[in-house]
Amino acid sequence: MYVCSIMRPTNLYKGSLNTIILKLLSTHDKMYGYEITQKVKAITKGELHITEGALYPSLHKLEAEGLLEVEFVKVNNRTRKYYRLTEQGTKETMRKLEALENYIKTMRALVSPKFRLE
Amino acid sequence: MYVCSIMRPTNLYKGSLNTIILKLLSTHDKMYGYEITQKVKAITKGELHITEGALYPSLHKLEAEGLLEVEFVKVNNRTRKYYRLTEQGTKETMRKLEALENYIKTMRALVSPKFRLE
DNA sequence: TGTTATGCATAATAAACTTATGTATGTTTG
DNA sequence: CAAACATACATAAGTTTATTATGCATAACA
Repeated sequence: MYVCSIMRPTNLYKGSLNTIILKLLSTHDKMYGYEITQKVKAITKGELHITEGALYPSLHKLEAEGLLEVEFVKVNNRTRKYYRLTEQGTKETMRKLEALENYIKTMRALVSPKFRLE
Repeated sequence: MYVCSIMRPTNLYKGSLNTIILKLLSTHDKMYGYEITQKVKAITKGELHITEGALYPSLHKLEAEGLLEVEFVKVNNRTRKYYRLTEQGTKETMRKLEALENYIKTMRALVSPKFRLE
């Protein structure tokens, strides 16, 4: 997957890419694909490497679902495809972040018995 | 996936099933498949529902990889297939738990900027 | 005696990735 | 100044990991 850990690859935790994309766009107004890969690399100190083969299809899907909208901008003779959240995308972002928090709580309950669900 | 949340399904966070299985076996000596599904349901207050279609193939794979070993026990005229960690399985469990902690830290850094990686 | 619970298993399908490849331009460096 | 690296998009083939559906079999319960 798109985790490039120092540890040998784990194949763990698929499914969080959309959450990452949406969250980044909720705090950055608009971003283009390559920018997202670099941002994630920077924030995670190289821990996560978003592959293009995962990223671009995901962006296309999120756009097709109406969560993102597109704007083309020509910079230095190269075209950037900027994405920004739609209103629906903003709502979905909140849902996905709640789901992530919930997942983390659940996993904590499973792996560290001192964290118990109420 | 095997998450049965109150929220509408998210398709998020595949890949943690093996971690859950191994962790449970690291604190329970030996368990059989059905027992694992019930244990997870109890600990997570019904939040996670491990489907049999996911569980049994995973157990078989972990066994084939040498992480689990099998013992058949007849109880009330029904046969239970008990699994326990091998030595290699114990090591792998530690690795997977570290990877999970690491993943959670990384995701926190991405979604809650106040958590920053060093 | 039919429904629910216990207990295992596999096949078909789908989702979400990895890996590999392709196209094209700009920048840096030996 | 040519090769390597960075920027920027995209898709196709294959893998992993799940869901959904189905099957078999026994026990308990109402």
